[in-house]
Amino acid sequence: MTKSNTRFKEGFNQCLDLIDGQDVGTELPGEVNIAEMLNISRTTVRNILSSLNDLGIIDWQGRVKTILRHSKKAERFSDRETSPVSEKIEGKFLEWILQGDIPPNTQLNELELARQFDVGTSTVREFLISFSRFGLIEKKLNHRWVLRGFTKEYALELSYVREMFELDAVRNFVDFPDDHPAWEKLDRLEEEHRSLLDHIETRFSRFSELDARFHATLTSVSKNRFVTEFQDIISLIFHFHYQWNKKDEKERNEAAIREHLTYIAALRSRDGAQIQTEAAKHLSTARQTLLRSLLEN
Amino acid sequence: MTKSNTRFKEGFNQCLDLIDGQDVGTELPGEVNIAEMLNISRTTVRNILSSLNDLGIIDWQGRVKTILRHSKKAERFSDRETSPVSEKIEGKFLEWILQGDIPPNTQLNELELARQFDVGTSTVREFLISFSRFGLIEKKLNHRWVLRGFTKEYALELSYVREMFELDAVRNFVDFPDDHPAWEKLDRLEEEHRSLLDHIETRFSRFSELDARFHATLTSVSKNRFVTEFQDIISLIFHFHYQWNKKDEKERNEAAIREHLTYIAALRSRDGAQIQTEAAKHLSTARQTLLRSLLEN
DNA sequence: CAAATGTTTTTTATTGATAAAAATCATTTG
DNA sequence: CAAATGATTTTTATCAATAAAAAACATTTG
Repeated sequence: MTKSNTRFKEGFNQCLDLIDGQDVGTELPGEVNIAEMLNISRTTVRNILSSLNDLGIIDWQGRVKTILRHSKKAERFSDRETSPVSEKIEGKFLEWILQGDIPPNTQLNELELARQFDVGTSTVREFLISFSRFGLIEKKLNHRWVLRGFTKEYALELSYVREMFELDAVRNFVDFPDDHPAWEKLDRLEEEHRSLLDHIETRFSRFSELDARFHATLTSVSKNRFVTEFQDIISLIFHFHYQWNKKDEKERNEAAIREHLTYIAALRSRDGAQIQTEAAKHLSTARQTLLRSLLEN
Repeated sequence: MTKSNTRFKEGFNQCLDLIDGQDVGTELPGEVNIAEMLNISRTTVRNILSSLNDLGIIDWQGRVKTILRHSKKAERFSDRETSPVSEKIEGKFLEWILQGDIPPNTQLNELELARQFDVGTSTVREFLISFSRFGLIEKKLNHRWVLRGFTKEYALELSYVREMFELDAVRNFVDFPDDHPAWEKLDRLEEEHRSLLDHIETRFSRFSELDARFHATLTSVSKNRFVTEFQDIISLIFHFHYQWNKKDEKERNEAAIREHLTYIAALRSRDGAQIQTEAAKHLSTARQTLLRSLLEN
């Protein structure tokens, strides 16, 4: 195998959505248009159209693409097929080290991981290199990769930098004028928080994603690439942490939402001291939640 | 070609040093011993010994390795040959983007870089991935790498985080007891600074390396892997910056040494406020030097 | 029998090949 | 002739092969 055609498959599915949402006989938009909609190249769009044509779902003649019929369930590609190898391995690897009980200082071996995740060794290699920025694995030249492990130390070191960055970033809010775009973003975030709180019984698990966006919004005002990149690490770690630690999830999330709301109010107050207090309070809760889940596991 | 034998070559040269430092007729130590000295595996040591034997430099029979003669200059491998491909490419790439006038947002292409640096595409790929943590390049899936460039913004963002980390780290010194190992390290560093100052006329260019060690020592007390890793980025950037910006080098370095000495004195005083003042002063100088070199170039 | 050497196995570093996807250039058409 | 399509070129994602280096195992020797 070489480069996997996950973009094609994902785009194909999205095209089916597009087609099924319209009546038979309707015409599809131009290639450039579709490419922009799906955020892929025209080359791939044309491959998809060609495939749809072969399947008899559309009739494609030059610039006229007529919908002949809607799709059948079996014609779609499964979710598993639509994400690139490099993305898949990330999920599998994180699951492996966060869920499995792999002890710290375990040595990793590229070939074995390649077999385990069913990908080539170079892919594993590239993944490990890019993943090393998370601080969970480490290697020296001509030596093996070593899993440092998702330990208490890790959680503390991660939280420490997180708090430093975020406490610093929110200092900016004191001086933001009323028309600063950050306020508008905050308005929308607050709304989403309130709406989630109203439906907390059923939708509590959606908090994970909102949490990531909330903190990313706060630190993004730093306009510092190192801060932003670090926030990505935070997001991924917390994302997996949420997936994994289901105990008291609803209660924890509800409490966190309330803390976010107080935090937002503090930011709006433009009172530096109050902002720091609320920020520190919430970040401390987050740190403790992360730590507790480690000890329980 | 496959894996390059730079470890062998470097080890070979080091063995020649060892041999030339002793009289003909002397015996070399055991394989394990040599391996530990050179920090390579015994396998490689044996290959080196075998090669030395073939060249008639030693006589190797079982555990007896007798020095037959000293080495000739031509028998050594050149410096160029003794660093692994992955290291070489880093230097070449940094030189290329820091020295050359590559404008920001230039698109990089793996194949072209591979040709330019005379390595395989996968090596380039792996390098770019690992290098991306420096924040100088960026890429999106299925798209090209983009050089963000060594710009004023870069220098400012880098300095900002650096200052945050170091100002935070040195806060620890206030509470360190007299027998904390950090003081001893500081003693030795101070000595090196004074010695360098005494020979500033001729040795001023050695400051670069000392500077890196000084700041690494300070931030290392944070015992935080993210801080440590960031310090590596700082070191490399400053290393190249020093190599490149030769204007007023002696004066700049002398001034920096004096600032370091004041900084060290402040740390010893255990006076939190004074430490922050001196740290901020020196870090600000460093930031400005970095910025100025950018504008001049 | 512990420490050194000898031998074999495992693992990494590096390369080049190839299909997918993007980007570019050329042609058509309203 | 601008916008769309058609055709071609460039570039990336992924894999598998191989020599160097490390690690593990086996044997010798003082």
